[in-house]
Amino acid sequence: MERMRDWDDLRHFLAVARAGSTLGAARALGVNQTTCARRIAALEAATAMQLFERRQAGYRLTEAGARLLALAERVEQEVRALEGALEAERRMLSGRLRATTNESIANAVLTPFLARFREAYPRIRVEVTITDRALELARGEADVALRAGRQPEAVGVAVRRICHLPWTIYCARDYAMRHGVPTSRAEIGGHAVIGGEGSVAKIAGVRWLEEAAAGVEVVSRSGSLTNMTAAAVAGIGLAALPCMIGDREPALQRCFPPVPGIGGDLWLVVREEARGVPHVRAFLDSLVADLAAVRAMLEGTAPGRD
Amino acid sequence: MERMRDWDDLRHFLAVARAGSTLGAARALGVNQTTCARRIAALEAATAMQLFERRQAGYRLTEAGARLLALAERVEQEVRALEGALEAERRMLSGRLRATTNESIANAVLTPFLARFREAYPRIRVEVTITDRALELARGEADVALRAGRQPEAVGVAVRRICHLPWTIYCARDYAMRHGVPTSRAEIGGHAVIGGEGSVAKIAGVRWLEEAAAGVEVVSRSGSLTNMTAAAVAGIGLAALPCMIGDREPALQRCFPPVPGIGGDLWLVVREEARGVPHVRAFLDSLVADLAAVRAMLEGTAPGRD
DNA sequence: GCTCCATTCTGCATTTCTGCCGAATGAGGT
DNA sequence: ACCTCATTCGGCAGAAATGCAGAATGGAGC
Repeated sequence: MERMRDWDDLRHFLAVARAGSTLGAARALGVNQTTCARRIAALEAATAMQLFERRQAGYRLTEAGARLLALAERVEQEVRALEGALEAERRMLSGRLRATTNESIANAVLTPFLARFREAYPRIRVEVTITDRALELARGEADVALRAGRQPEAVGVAVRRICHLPWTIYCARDYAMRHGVPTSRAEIGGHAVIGGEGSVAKIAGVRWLEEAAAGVEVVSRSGSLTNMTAAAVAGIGLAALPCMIGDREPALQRCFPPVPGIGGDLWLVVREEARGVPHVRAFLDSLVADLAAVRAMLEGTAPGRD
Repeated sequence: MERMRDWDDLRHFLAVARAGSTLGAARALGVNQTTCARRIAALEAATAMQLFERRQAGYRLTEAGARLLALAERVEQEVRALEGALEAERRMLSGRLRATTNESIANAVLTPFLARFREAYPRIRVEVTITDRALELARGEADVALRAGRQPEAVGVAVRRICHLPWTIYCARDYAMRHGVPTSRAEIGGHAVIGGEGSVAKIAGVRWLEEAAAGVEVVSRSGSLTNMTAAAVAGIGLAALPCMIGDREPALQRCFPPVPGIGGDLWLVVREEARGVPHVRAFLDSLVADLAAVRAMLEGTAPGRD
């Protein structure tokens, strides 16, 4: 035989051999069944050997194929070793990186993540700026930002949607015991309501609550979601909050499922120039992997898209 | 980093690391330089690591890249081992195969090849039918044929051109000493000429010689090129022969370089149905590899296409 | 200082690969 | 006996990878 034309065929060979079918292998590899079948066919053609028997029930290794499997596994083992080394290499990356977000997201997402990230990449120094102002990444004020709400618009940056951020109405558990819980928008009328101030007052969820409570006294106003959360925890009244925040407070409970129409999205914004830099990539990759967990948690409890 | 997306990137990585440039690697791999550059870029993007420094003089490994090289070489080693096993596996192929060709090609090409082939694939039984008749492969009279001349036409077969077969005029060395050597078509007039008979008389080269020698006695006629060769060796006169045959006779010498216009081609014909069968493939692959040597020898001495 | 050469990169055309869809085929369960 | 399910295979359209040609760059040799 000539030299192996495409080492990637071995990856497919292993997957098919293990799954026992091109379909199963395709699922495992995240590709189409046809692709697996074709790569096996290509490998067999290149080597002029029959590696599998085609059956209705799937692909079964021939004797020769089975003998080859062991060898292919050794190749795989070395590839895994290389991947491991690559990972180790990567953990030695160093550099400085400036991230920014608002207080709520910092508390719920970024800060917990940073703890893990520092473990994995001790030589990457991350400086976090927590502010309500949206720093201008394009001007070099920061490299990475996490933003909530509508899709951020800016030039010179790459924007990526992470997940949906459902909102709903929360109240303290002891508030619920004392005053009961509204189970629909109509029942909000009789309750004390915590409102927003400044830019916070403009948030869809906060407006929704104030409008639902039309005529009722707003007992507290705050320009910070964190503050509003604290007010709710203190049992002052109902507050509209992102589930990402409200669910993290053991003292709070949802009044009803996430409200359609008041949710936002979580966006990851990266300065275009910083995007390709290895240690920034490492940060982003880790962050995105970490956010997958947040996403899973939220989507599990979220309604459909609103 | 995620899992390695494409193991074949490692092959390119190795090639570039060794060649020191994407261009050199591309040559080694038989692909385009751009492809190498792009696969390295893809690998670096996937791993978010800089593996090479781009310079005008070429690609140079970074420190991290150099550390990875050793690992990649281990992968390669395992792939080579697998290739070896595959080859060994292949040598255990068994089966029967019928080949056919004419006497000249059998002597010059097929028989010498068969000796080597039997060593490599002891369990494949090859039956050779040497005949001037063109057996009908499509009818199952044989699986593989080697043919000389014009492109064979037939249905149900795959035809592949191996190389050009130059012809020229030969005479025995001692004939040359006794009678001199014609150095052009015009000088043939005074020499004794060996002609063909039957289908051999129709071959372009044989006709060319007889026409060049118009009026001169044809001292011998034979229906077999082998016979004509023997006659030439015996010093009877000049003979038109394919260089493939004439050059193999130490007792013969070329009168002049290959004559444009009288050459043919060597064709490999395979019965369509037999093409995919492993042991036939093994035979064909070996034969083609072997013929590359024949080709190199002939093309080295051949004129341009005629 | 000049040319020549090997190299990299970019934009475009083409080939190749991949995914998707539907049909066919058996096996297994009801 | 029939349905359902998992599987393979073929054709087709879109996507991705590849090759090609040209421009730019910088070093080596004359």
